Amino acid sequence: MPPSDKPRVRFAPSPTGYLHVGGARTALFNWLFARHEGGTLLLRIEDTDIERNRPELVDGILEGLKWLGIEWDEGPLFQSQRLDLYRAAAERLLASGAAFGCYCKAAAYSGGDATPGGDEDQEGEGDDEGPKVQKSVACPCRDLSDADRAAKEKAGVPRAVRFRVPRAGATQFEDAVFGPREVQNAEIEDFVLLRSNGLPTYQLSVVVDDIDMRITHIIRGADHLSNTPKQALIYRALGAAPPIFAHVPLILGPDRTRLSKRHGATSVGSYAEEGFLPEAFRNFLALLGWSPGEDAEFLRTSELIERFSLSSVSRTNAVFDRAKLEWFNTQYLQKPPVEYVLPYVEAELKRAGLWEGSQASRDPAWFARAVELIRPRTRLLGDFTTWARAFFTDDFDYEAEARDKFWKDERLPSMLEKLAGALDALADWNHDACDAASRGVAAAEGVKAGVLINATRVAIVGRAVAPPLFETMVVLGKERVVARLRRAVPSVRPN
RNA sequence: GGCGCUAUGGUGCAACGGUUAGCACGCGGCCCUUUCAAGGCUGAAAUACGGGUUCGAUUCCCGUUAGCGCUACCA
Repeated sequence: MPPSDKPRVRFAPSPTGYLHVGGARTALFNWLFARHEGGTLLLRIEDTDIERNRPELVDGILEGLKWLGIEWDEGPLFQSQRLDLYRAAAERLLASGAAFGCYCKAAAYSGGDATPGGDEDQEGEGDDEGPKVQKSVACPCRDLSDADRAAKEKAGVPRAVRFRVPRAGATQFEDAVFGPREVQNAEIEDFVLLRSNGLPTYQLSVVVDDIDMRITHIIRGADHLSNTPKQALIYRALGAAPPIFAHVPLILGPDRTRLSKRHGATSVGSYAEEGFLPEAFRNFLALLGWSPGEDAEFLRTSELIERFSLSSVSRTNAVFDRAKLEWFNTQYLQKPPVEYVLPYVEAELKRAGLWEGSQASRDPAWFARAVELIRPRTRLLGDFTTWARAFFTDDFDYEAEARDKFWKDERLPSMLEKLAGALDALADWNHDACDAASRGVAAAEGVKAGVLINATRVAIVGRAVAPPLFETMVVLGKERVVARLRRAVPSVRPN
């Protein structure tokens, strides 16, 4: 295979949690871009922070990606197995003078803008915050003499490696979403490349790997935008040209703060469990921060790939709208040919233990008919095993609200009994025959058809909310309908 | 605090100097109807604020405000 000039992109999660919605969207954009361009998607696990890494979470992330239908072409590669590369790069930077050894005490992140400050008396009078300590961007160690360094080394002071950021000038890079960017070097601190424990920081490892893996486009969350100049600096110091960056806007919760556990489910796994279809989730996610132009919304994956482009990625953060996600799910549950949803419903029935030995498993044609009848009012896959349970098993209950609402008339038990007899006597079992028989019984009893129809629905499927009665009867079959009616009679006693 | 990014109905997106500012979700109403959905029709709802530039600004520039991001030996 000849080297190609096709784009190479990567999705690089760190195993500090499950695959969350934001990461999934970033992965999706990378994938759509790669597929659209005929390029390559690489998966890289950024596990250089031994403190908070949970190796066991990697599988969950891979599973999440697979569920979403995002396939990578190379990897997963683990940064923890490439540590020599980063150290070598740090040495090269040290040798060229682009970096320097730092002997400062490591400062742990304290959240916010810190200044430990310490004991604050309660509401001192003219408090006024006091003078904020201006953080210096240049590390004092950058100007240490050789003698000083030797002394520190001799004394065994731990050494980290920092990048020697130019004091003057500006650094620029190209962002496919935000346009050409430029920041003053004076704003950039002498950031750490290699920690005193010998492990690389994100800034170093990400650049070394992206160079080594020949990544052409870095598509990632906009939270990395501010740090990108540092990486551009490293690229050049390493003698490489920075790639094209593409920062995609963040996904926020309903309160417009960054999406987090506080907002409820944020892992893609939880959406899979909740009964969303992967393609619906993909369609929804794709439209968060990207638009195909015009007013198109319902886009099958092939259309997503066909129309995706970085230039139409938005620059504004988007709020995750659960209601719209559900709407997309109903679309995918209801619009495609039944065959499309059958496998998902089958999996759902198995999950609920309703598949083995069921008519659904024995009779594919019947299964398809049943699903076709049920799906117009489903929103999540779970609907097939909750309110539609009675279609797949005789083991179902009568919903309390349904009984209260439709089993009020005291003539019902005898009517249901009569209906069972009338239906049982039917020679042909079809919609119109069931319809005529039912209305006949209601008329003979002097009751409005609706009363009997609604009561019957509860008797045969246990729910007030279900598909049209006579179609339901046809699908369920005469034997079952008659048996269920007779079984229900004793229960249909007001009070 | 510093630096940066962003700003169209409640939400997601259109309109990339000229439209009665469009579509979708959600919400209300009507139709359909055997429950509930779906579907059809329909209603309310937005260019954050203030200055410019221009014959003309949602669109370009500046300021204000707000939100978010970064400012870690986390990624």
